[in-house]
Amino acid sequence: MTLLQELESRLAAALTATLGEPATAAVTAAADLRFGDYQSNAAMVLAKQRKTNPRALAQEIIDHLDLTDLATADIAGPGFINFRILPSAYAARTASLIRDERLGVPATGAGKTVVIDFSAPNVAKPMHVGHIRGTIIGDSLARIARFLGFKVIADNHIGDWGTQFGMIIYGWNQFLDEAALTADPITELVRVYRKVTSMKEDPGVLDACKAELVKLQAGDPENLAIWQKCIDVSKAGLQKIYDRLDVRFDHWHGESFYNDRLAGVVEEFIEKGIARESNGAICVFSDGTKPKEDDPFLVHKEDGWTDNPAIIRKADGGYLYATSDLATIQFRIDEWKADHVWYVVGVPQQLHFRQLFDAAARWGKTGDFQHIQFGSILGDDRKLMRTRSGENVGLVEVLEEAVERAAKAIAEKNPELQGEEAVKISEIVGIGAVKFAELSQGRLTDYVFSWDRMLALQGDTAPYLQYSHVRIRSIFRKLDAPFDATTAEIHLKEPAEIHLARLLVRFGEVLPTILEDFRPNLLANYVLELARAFHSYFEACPVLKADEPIRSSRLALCELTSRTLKQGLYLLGIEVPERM
RNA sequence: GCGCCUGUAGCUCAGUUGGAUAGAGCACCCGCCUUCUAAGCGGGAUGUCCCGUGUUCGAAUCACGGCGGGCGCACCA
Repeated sequence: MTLLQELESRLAAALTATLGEPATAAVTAAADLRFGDYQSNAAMVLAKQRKTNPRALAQEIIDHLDLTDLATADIAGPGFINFRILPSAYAARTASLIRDERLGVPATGAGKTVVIDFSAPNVAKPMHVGHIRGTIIGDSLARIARFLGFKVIADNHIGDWGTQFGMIIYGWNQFLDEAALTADPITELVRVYRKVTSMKEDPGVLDACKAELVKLQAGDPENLAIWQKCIDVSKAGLQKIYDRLDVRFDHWHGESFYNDRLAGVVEEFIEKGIARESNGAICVFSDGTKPKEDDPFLVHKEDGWTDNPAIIRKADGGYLYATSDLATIQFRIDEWKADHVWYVVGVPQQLHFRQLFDAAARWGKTGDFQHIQFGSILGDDRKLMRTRSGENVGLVEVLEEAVERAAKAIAEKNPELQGEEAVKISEIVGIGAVKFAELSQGRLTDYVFSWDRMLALQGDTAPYLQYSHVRIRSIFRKLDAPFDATTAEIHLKEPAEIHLARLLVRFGEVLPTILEDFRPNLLANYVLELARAFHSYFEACPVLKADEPIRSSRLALCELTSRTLKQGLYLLGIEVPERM
């Protein structure tokens, strides 16, 4: 049980005693340390309902409150109940955390399976900075869910099928430079693809592309072979980026994986009356579903008739995005037995997902489907970055620059680090900076891409966090004898060490809340606070020079901080170096 | 036209879901390295929370109406 839960449980007992009937109320971390460690507005809420004086009610609650060995409570302001945790209680808590592999984090996801669909780039198109967001947020959510006990299936639903292959195959046949393909397959594929897109105006070219696509979809062996080759080199290129980002997938079930299921899905939709023909296309309208009537996404206000159908088969018989996504849902629910399916995909696709989830529900595929949307990365013109416009900053380019800047900083700040070690640390620091810049931000806000913003190494950044870990490791390197933190007694006296303990204890409270709204930035905020607390502690409380038993106590706190920080950063996908 | 997201310090952003005197970082000023790594610590200045009305003990947060920015609305993904 976390400290917060412990307080809630004791408060519930007091409320029940006060009111003479079962009652519970929320406790939250105090907004300001002046008010204590935790607070509850239970008295104010209840007094409102009962039309009594909130402060008087708060006093009554406190009279019934048993906080033995845990905290003190007092009334403040309009009727807040403020809790101050006893240092001895913090000491007991931290001591037990040191012996806890899970660092106090409850397994809230145990027994549940979640499929997380993220990154999902199109093959044969370069990944630009716009792709980084979904990839990093998705990976972080996967790590967090896994640590919370979920069975996580990370699935990279790559765009490996569809109209763009007409152009790619046409380009492959017309313009491919075999030597260039061997040397740098991705670059060559991208060059070919861009060349063809630039020629789209030419109706002859367009028709030729369509013809290639039709041949591919009909199973033409030659085109299939080209397609397969494209997929292979693209995957290899993507894998390199993922390796560098330390992003892992359990599966790469791209769109092509579902090809042979699409016809069946459409048939079933028609048969069950969920989809019907309109202007030659097969569409899923949301008419006939009463509960959806006031859903602005799906229903036309004036006549109750939907004007935003999801098209699952084109008039020419071709299948679309929505079709393969439905087949994907079927697979994830039926084969993978998913309880939750989370789509980490940008805001612009929200209508698609509303339609998709609506269609899936009527199809009888039940589960918790979430479109975890994120804001857009804008160009200097404040417009959305597009894959098409080509001049966007490439993802690899950003990583290169980040690592280069980190290397420069290392050369300047710690010239002792040389050779391979310096290279390795530059990588960890540079990549970490990029990831943290993304994760520390609210998921929904749009922002204009800026090198300095994404690659900053000062202030609230990954290097600041990594540096706190480095300082801890430095203490342990200076230790003369092995230290066993699990048997150490914790003594808390200095404000800086109490504050550090306060935050360490909160790790298990913060983590589960992240998945309530899918906000990794809450974890980013937490680790920043923790690192800040550690830096202050480091300055204020000498460790190695302290006398026993304080020395052991402080060492143990360092050990726990190190582990919590490392775990927190791991969940954000950020590595920590031993020195920097 | 309909809908979604968004607007907070000079800049970039948080704000624990309705709580107390709205917080960080950058930039700026002052102080701290013969003591565990100064990528650090301590201190200082900075606000029409876009505007208006409403809901109530209490609003940056909720509702309604405006304004600005981004995006989506039938055979692309």
